Amino acid sequence: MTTPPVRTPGHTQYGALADVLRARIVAGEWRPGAALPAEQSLAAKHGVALGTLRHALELLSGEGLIERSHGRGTFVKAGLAGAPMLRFFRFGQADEVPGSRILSRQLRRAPAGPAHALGLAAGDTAFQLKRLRSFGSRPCLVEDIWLPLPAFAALVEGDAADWGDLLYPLFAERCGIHVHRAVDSIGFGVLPAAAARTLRLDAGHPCAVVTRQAYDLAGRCIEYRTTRGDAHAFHYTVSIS
Amino acid sequence: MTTPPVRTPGHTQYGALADVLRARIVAGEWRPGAALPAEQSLAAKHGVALGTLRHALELLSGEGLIERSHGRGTFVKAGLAGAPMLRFFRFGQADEVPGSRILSRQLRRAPAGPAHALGLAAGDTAFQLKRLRSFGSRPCLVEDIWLPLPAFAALVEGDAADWGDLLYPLFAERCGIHVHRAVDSIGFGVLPAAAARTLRLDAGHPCAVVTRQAYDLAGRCIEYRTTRGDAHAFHYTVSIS
DNA sequence: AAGTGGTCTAGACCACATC
DNA sequence: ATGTGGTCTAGACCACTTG
Repeated sequence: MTTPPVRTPGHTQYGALADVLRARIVAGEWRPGAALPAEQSLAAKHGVALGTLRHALELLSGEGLIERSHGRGTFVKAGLAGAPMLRFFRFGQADEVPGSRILSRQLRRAPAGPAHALGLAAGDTAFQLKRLRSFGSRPCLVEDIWLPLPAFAALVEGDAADWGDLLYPLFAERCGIHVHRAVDSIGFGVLPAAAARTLRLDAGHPCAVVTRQAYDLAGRCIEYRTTRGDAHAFHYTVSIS
Repeated sequence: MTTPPVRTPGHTQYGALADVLRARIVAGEWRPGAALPAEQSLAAKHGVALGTLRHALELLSGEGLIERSHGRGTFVKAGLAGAPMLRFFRFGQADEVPGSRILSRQLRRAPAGPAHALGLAAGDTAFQLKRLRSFGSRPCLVEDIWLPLPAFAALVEGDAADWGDLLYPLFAERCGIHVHRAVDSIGFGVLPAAAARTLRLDAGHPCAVVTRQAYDLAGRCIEYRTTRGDAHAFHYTVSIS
């Protein structure tokens, strides 16, 4: 039995090229926000036609790994920034970023949910953050956030007053961690007593529960967050086709 | 002032080509499920290179208007079929199609919500359907469905017992109407007394409310549906990037 | 075997952004 | 002016599906 011919069926040059480039991006060869080499250069370096190289980049672009900009270049995607939690709620103030107040910060043994999501061993210590989000004087959402160590060690100490209202830009600046993708699970429940007090609602009040797992470019889970808000303020729209 | 040159900046050949083909598809020149002419044929007929024609078809494919299949051809998308309402609930039986029972059928003046969505004038008559979906003997969801006339006239009379458990295939067979796209709005509320009785829950029990507007290929709204189910059975996952 | 969509090439030229 | 990505062409060849 002789070795089969060079071209492997089912595998394409642009697919293989995309695999190579994806690995280099995930490995951090180019930082988030940085520019990749020009098409001509990459194509020449890999010995393929321009069209093939472009096809590979279009794959990565579709995966959300890179962004292409006519006349400027091709860039590694910088990561999520905004306050996408509010996508799920309507508190009347559209597009406005709610205020953020850190209620508590501590190192604790992570319970099963966050531990499993973050890939921690049973009994491992993680960094827990409780946070209240408000519009003006009106409390809206309570968040229970778990972050792995030592990646987020830079946030354990120091004043939290200058953190600002958005966490993801903070993660990028202080810890060099870029949130690239997140998965939100929506459910329904009732407010525990403590959360109810914080939100100035009755214990047992119906609430929407959004559990988020956020991932970096390499696919590592770097945040486990549970957000609760008044069920009556919950609203979300899905388009299907 | 002379006429500017032929090539309009900002407009591309493949974009214009896609516009032409989209219009022909939406106009029904090829029925849902039918095949378009071959690439070579279309490219020749429009006087463009193969790559340009392919680029146009990729646009339409991305819009969900057509489906391409290697070796078989390019087809107008057939439309939604399944029971996608269950995406939002977990009643234990995964991937199973729930049973359907028509609770009532009548011609009525449409209230503001459905009338506005369906593009009816105030006071116009529409076709209202109430429907219960169950797993075995366990009632799970109640649906309040509004359909425009005369498009759905074929469903007003006759026995509803042979309709089966899925409405969209019925719409296609009996009325020639294909659901191509739908938008679901999710909120939380409490069960009205009648719905609570039907679901064998207490009046005032918390429920998830999903309001759907479904559209055909041409973008006409052809269904306005409100679905209610036990809030504790609600569960949905969103991926963001 | 015939017909379809998918891959790959090589090169010319265009449009956009920046210096 | 220069460098970037985007468009378009023309053609060869490959891979999948069907009769």
